[in-house]
Amino acid sequence: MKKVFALVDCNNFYASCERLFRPELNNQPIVVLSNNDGCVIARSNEVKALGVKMGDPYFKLKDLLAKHHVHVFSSNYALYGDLSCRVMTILQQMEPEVEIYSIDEAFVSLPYTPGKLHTDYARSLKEKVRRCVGIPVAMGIGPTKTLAKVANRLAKKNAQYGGVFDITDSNQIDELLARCDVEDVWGIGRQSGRKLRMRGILTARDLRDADEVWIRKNLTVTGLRTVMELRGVSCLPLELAPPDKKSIVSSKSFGRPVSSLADMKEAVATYLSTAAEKLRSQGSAAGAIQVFISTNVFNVNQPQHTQSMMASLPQPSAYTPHLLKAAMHCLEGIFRSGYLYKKAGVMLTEIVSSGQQQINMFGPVSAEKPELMQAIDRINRKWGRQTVQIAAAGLAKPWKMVQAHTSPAYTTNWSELPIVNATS
DNA sequence: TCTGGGGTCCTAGGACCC
DNA sequence: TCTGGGGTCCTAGGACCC
Repeated sequence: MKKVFALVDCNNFYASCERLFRPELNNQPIVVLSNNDGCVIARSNEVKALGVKMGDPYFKLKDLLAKHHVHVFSSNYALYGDLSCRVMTILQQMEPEVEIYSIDEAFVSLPYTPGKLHTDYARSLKEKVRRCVGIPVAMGIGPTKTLAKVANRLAKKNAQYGGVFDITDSNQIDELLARCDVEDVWGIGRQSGRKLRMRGILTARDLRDADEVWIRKNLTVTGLRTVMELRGVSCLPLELAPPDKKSIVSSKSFGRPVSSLADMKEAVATYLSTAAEKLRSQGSAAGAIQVFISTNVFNVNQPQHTQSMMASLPQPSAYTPHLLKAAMHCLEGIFRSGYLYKKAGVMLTEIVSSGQQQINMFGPVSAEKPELMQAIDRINRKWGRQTVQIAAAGLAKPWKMVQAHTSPAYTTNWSELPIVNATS
């Protein structure tokens, strides 16, 4: 049976999450900041109208935001993750084929009905999410994922569509694509956009009609796939089960610069624990680990040092103490005193499924206690992250990130539940 | 003072093999 | 004097996404 793709995308997701338990903020301007309150990562429509861009540094905007009485939030991933999960669950209850594409987007496969718009059904889905979770979504429908993305943009940008647009059998498709800038096509970023513009390819329509050979040569097969998708040839199938991660990263900027090896060791140990927990949660083990550190790249007047080092493990492991030993070895190899480090991170690679680890013929047989890791992971899942942690990760964590405007974890922490007052 | 974090895919080029 | 051709694997880096 022929299918169409529907892209369900939560509107201004993080901002909408913050509003959910603060209804007085509806129609009020809101921004959500990245870790360390560094830059803007979500804006309500009112803030978009002020010209604030995604990724703008907060410190440059402070005055503007204050002047317009913008409500500022630090990111609260416990809240966003939980609400995302609720939205996705509704979609999965309604439809069998759902690909969770990101925290705020999902592709849903719908049966194709020729000559008839799929908008009525899409509207009912949208309404159901609003009623059950309270998050507004927009839906774009098309014969390929890329066209569904285009349709989603149209649904959001044109109020008259009521948040749903179906481009599948549109007889105005040329006109619609001609109104879409080429950089706004999914998969075309700044660099490719520049190349295309130099070639006179300015819109989604130009791209659809572009020369395949030139595209293949200049934008590689990924670019060619985008062109085919714009022509209605589906090249990107729905991925129902998320594949295991091939690499797992945990990295963060520091709340204040780190200059001592002792502090840096604590930070790296903390990030390592996070990465190792993710590794175990997908039932994998890592064959190699990479540690990287860097000073503040924006501060050009300060001595810079950026370095990374990789180490192979004697055999793939998901056992935190063994991973930690390798991580510390790397860190000691690259750390230089006399620098103000701003960021560090850990990457686990060469990931294999725990069941199929190669045993090292020559190395020492290592004593791992998987039961200990399981117990720690269970406790931390139940009682919150870092309830139990390795001692190397430290307690005071003077370098930890700054979050000055965090809302409560309304839905995931008993002590932060919203309180409703009834009046007679 | 103050600029996020976590991923994937693709290609070019070097090393190495027969 | 004359120095092939084809293949694989690995890595670093670029580009893109949200």
